Amino acid sequence: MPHLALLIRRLRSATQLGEDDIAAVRALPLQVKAVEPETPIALEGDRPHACCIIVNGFAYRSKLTESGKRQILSFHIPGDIPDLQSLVLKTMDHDLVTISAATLAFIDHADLSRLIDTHAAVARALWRETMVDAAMFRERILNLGVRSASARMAHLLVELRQRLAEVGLVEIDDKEYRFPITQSALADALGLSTVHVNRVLQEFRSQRVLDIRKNLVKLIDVEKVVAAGEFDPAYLHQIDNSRPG
Amino acid sequence: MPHLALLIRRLRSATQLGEDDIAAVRALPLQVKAVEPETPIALEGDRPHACCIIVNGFAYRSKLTESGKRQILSFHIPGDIPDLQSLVLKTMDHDLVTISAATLAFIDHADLSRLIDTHAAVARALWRETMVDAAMFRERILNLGVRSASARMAHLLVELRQRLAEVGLVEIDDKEYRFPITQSALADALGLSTVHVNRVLQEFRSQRVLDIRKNLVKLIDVEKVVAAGEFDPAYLHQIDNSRPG
DNA sequence: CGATTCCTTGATATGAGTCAACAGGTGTGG
DNA sequence: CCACACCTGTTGACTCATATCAAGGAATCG
Repeated sequence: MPHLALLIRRLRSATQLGEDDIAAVRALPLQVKAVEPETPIALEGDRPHACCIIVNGFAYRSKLTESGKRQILSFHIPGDIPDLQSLVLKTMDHDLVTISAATLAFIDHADLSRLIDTHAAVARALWRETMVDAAMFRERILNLGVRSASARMAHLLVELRQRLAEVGLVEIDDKEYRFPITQSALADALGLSTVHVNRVLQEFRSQRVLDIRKNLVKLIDVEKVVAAGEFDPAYLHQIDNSRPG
Repeated sequence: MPHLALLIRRLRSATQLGEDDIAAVRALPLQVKAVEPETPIALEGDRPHACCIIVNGFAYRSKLTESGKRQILSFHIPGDIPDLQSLVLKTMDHDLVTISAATLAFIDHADLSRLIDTHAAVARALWRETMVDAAMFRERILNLGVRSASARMAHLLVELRQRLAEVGLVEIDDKEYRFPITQSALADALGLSTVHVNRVLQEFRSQRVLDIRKNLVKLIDVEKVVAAGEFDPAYLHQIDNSRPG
């Protein structure tokens, strides 16, 4: 599979791109790299000279407090450009790290800049990506601010399934997907302790609502998970709403 | 003062804009409106046809859960375009509401679109705004996920001062600023109950760290507030770091 | 197969929520 | 100009969700 296939698929699903736009994206010089799990792609304070597309595998973005606690800000899946902002905000304000072994395609900032300057539709599509990124952060704020531990977990897991479905990595009705997450990482993402994550998970398991085992997330009763997480996919802006109206 | 002065000031401080770019921004047709406190500018589900620049006054963005709890996502000050994303993500995924009486300048999406298509540097500057918006959301996630109630409050109040300073609404060393916030709104922003906000505030007051009274935020001991909130302004990306390096 | 890492469990602690009542201001209408 | 309502802030008593601490068990890996 071509390295940019998933990204292009997502860009097209949301924005009108001409054939020349697609061709220009496909023509980008890529530096493809296979990396280990837990490889830092960019760390807070870095000034990267390239953006990274996840071809395969998963990554997360995180920030540390002075006191050393880690908050995971977001998870990233194939087709994402998790450090797109480094093109414009030169200094990283957070870390970007792989979860699993991953294949990454790096695009030099200079090349990406040139693409944007010559292809306004691509620029618009990437701007849109930034906006959806922000929309997901907003939902995360809602999650952390007002929802209970179990609702947060359910919400996160349904969101991931939904995003994987968007790029075709799961069927929309699939109840399970591979995601190599530890309970400790889940805790850092949800603002909980690992002990509590464990207990919430066990409760979900015993209620036959959902289960996570061996990197496999099973939404046993999707309805219940969606309800528990108060999940409404509107904020992901996956449908094409870029037309006026 | 011209309506776009603060916005232009901010855009210029971060990005290289030519005289023609500035002129084009200044030439935008504006619909200026004075509104009451607690006026909804756009609500979740709306499909606005214009973006709004805050000329005067304050606003907040918020989301509601099914169960009716409100989470305030961000506060906005003069010079901000809090619904810039509506230009690209047509359907609002959250609410935008004024706090105080405010003066708003609306720019029609069509006009803004045209400006972006003809002035790449402006497009880049606005993209950057979206990225800084996302960076502030990330810090908010950190706030809610890992910081204590008092740290959250301190952090929020220093951030606001810093942003007001950026557009020149307070001097950088000023210890106080006007901000018409209720304890209940503060609670919804910080993910706390109003009772607890009240108690944290009283503790800060008695320690002579900070005080909020009658719409006046006083950072009595700025050092202590900054320390309590673990505030490091880097994430606001206020300095010009748009040059390569 | 020993070492790590991840998961699980129980006991205990605590930060923050909830409930309820009251006080101080502010605005409004009679 | 008073009376009343309403909103914001304050306080106390009690509860609860989640954290912390500590230890053991299961799985994974070189």
